[in-house]
Amino acid sequence: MTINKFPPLDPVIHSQVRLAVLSVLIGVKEADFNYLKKVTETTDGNLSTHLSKLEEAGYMTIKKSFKGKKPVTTCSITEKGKRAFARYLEALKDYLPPASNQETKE
Amino acid sequence: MTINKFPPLDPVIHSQVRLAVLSVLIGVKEADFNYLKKVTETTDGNLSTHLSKLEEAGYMTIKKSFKGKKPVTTCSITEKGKRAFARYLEALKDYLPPASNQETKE
DNA sequence: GCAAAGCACTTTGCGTTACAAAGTAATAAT
DNA sequence: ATTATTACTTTGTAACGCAAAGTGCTTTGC
Repeated sequence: MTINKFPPLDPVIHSQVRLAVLSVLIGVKEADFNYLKKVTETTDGNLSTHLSKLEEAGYMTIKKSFKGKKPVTTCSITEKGKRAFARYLEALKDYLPPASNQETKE
Repeated sequence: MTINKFPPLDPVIHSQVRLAVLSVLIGVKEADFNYLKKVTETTDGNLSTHLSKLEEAGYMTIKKSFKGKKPVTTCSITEKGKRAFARYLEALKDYLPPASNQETKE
């Protein structure tokens, strides 16, 4: 019988906040800091560090600009980020419940 | 348009090793330490602490017995663990864009 | 028969991470 | 002019993940 293999889950993605951020960014062209803060329901500080981590990994770009006179931080996922996210989803599938199997493993 | 909501992901489950362990235990009546070590590809010490954490959360029971003269640690998921895992999977769905699920490969 | 090696784990130590409180710098309001 | 608000970043710390080291028993070798 086949033994379940559990491929590694990219640690940069396997975090609740960063997973949520990428999940948003996958579906839109870009999203700003405050929008991401709202949907992830996290604090400024926490989000800031998570975004930096995603940027450092090359999964996301952070663009700083001004909306009127207020600074705006805009994020978009990169191609590398899209590929990493897709790979993460593929790997994650192997962690979802297997077909029913009642035998004892030893 | 509806804004994606990201429900909390049970932190006891949202860890690569513990997710793998529960994924195994969901499908079998019980599994012993060495089997879990093999499939999760982790070290003894690491697995030991993760199993304790799952036990403390009441998601799993750890039974100690002897096979001949060697100690065996046998794990099984509890009803509470099954419910928590099901809830985790439900929550996780909101993080996975449906588009990427339906993607046809190649 | 007694040290050495192996097995089955647990405990310890420590670098990394996640989080929010505090800090910074600007504009806006009173 | 002072205080508040916006938009973040930096810092401090508690919790976490990981593997090296430790524990206790068994088996093997000489």
